[in-house]
Amino acid sequence: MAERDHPTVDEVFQRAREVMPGVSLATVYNCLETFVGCGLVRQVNHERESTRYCPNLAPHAHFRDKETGRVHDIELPPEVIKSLRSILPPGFDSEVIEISFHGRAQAKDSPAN
Amino acid sequence: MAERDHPTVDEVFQRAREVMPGVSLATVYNCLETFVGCGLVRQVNHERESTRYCPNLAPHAHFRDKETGRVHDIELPPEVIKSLRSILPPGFDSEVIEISFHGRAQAKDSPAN
DNA sequence: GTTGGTACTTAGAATGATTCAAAATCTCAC
DNA sequence: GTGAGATTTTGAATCATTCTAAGTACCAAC
Repeated sequence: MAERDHPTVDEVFQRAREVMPGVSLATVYNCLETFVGCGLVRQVNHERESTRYCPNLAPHAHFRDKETGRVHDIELPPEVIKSLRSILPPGFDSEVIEISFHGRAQAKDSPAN
Repeated sequence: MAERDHPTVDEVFQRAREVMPGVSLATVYNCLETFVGCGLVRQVNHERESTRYCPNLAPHAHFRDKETGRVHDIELPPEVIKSLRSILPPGFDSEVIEISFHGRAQAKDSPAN
């Protein structure tokens, strides 16, 4: 939660092992699944690459850098969410909206990966 | 292209076999990849489910029905695209924007799956 | 009609992320 | 210290996708 990046299961596994050398990959999968269920982290999928996990719970979009593969959080103002909701025809009831940009970023130090 | 739905590779494979009984799955993968490269169809990914293919080339979002798993196209007005582009900080240059809703639809006959 | 080169297709193995199942281990109240 | 219940581990299984090598089709030149 302290790191504001978007690690894969494997990256979480590496980090977990530094602290708990005996932990297994299955446990990391299980825990992350539980955290997602609790709403403590969000899953980020891009194409069919490994799922990444995002500790930022504020409404935001994702920007994926073509070159580096890094994922950046993009703040999502309420009025943009509202305008998105408004394009849904009647009868469509959406709980989750996922927005992802794909391109290149001359990024400095914004929360990356 | 005539069907306005969102088949998986496997569904395309089934359909192709009806016309060309000897065609292989690899060829379907290869052709779909080529079509995507040409911009003739678009890929639609949802979580880690099988990739689906979308023949609708107009700018649109996708709505995925929680219950049925069906994918519906949602028209995307230019002003909404513009407002989305405007949330990108300077230095971020996006070529592709993907928007997907997830929820439930009391849908009638809109292009489904 | 045959040859040869190029491109396409096939079949099956390989990969890689994820899930599953069974055995092992831990925890904690009693 | 015991036993029940939950958690964790290990290794195998699954599934979509990619890769590879061999086979086949196409077509122009002879």
